[in-house]
Amino acid sequence: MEKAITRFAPSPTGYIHLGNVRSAIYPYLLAKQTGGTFILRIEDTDQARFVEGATDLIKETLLWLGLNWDEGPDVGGPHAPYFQTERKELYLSWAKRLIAEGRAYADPTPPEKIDEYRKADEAEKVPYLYRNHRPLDTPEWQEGMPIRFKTIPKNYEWHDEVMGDLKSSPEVLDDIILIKKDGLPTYNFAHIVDDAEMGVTHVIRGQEYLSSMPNYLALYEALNLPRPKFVSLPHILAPQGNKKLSKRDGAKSVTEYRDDGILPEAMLNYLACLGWNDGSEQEIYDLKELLEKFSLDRIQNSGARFDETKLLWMNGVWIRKIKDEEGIDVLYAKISPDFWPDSAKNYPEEYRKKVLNIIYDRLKLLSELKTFTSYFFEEPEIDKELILKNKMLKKLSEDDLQKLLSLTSTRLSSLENWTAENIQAALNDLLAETNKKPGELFSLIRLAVSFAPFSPSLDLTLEVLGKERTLARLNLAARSIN
RNA sequence: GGUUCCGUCGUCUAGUGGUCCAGGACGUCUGGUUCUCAUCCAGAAAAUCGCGGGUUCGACUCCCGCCGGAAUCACCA
Repeated sequence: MEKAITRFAPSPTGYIHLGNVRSAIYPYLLAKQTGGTFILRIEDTDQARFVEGATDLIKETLLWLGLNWDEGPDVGGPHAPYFQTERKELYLSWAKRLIAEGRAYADPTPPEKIDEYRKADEAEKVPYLYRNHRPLDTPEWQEGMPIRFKTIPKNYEWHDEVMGDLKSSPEVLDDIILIKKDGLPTYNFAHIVDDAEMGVTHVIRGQEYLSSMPNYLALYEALNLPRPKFVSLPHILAPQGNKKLSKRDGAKSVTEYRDDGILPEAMLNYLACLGWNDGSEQEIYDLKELLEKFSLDRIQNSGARFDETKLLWMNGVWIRKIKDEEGIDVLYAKISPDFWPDSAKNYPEEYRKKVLNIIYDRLKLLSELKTFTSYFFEEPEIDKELILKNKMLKKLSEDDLQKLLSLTSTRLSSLENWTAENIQAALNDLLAETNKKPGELFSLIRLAVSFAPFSPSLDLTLEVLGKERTLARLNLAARSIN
């Protein structure tokens, strides 16, 4: 396959939300699977919307997902710099060339005049097109003056790798601004120059640029540049309604999901498969498989709704997959200390791993670790109502409950080897001795040692908790009942 | 309003003229696994393939019209 040179070109105006990252994932996959280059370019030409620190956030997000760029900030590359503000002169020289060739002009029209044109057109219900108001005399360009493209209205046809063959009519072509009054280029102009300079082969971006395509096509023509391949990605839709997912609708940043305990593997998997599939029934892909199987022509051409429930499911699958395939140490290493209960820091790593080992298969979110494991690290608050009101235990008298707990404590205390296997055997003996149902005895013990709504199976829970602690809690619970 | 794109279970999707009275996954519901929660397993409900016309022996698949939805129309990207 031909080497693809792709780019992710965000503007540093805030965090990256879910709707945006996919247009980083697909270019990355395409570049990497063809042995090509993935470029990160920062489109910071809008000074007004620039947000301090946004570039770092963008880099952080990509790195978290494992989408390392081959060229761009920090790593450099043959086409540096990768911030558009630092490439200002380049755009200007291309624009000047266009002026020299009669395909662009310096526009002296004051903004108020432009407003008048627009309002007049609106009043007459004709489409507002600046080319209908193109100034007859255009001055020599000087700083502080915008440069406009001098368009030639006509039909365009082009191919989009996702949308297929597309065409447009002349009404969409206009004298778009190339260089703004502040001397910086517009996106419309800058991305074309940069993509050409950087040798980008595939322009992968959101569908919202589709309607500007004819203007870009006109620019490629005027600049005498070859067209790259175009890949328009359908929108990711908000969970409710039919709108594209945006910050205004509360779209969370990617890093927020990380902080909630979504694994990057799950996020990547979910997003890659939202609007793409390889035709098989596979749901779970790691990066390596994605690289093998991804192809542009299987990207969906209609919008896909973001479904957090499925993301959560997938995260659970990934948590289990990592543990089962790579072991508990690998999973443990992926979990930031912040996800553990505060009290966990007083315990050795080995103990936390043991806890994780018996609880991991219940996690959907790493942040659930805090509530799911607290009783392994601190003494649970005794709540005898939890025992008395339990539906399995309701019919037992307080006296019975207390005796059962005491007996359990006694029997377990004589256990030599505190292993899950031995504990289970002792528990089974106890079942026979007391003639109770597992539902009764086990529920009681579980509650007495954890006071939690649920826990891993009893033998494992007690094993990890340790003999001393188990007995202490059993005795304490027994005393508290009367 | 102009322009452009899109339209299969609630959601993500398979499906490129017969093998589809439409398959998988999430979610939901039911049952099973010595106790809870989860996992896992088995099963169920869930799509008149947006609507109406064609073409064809035969259409979810091709064509036309309509309807619905979305995007975009900035010296923002």
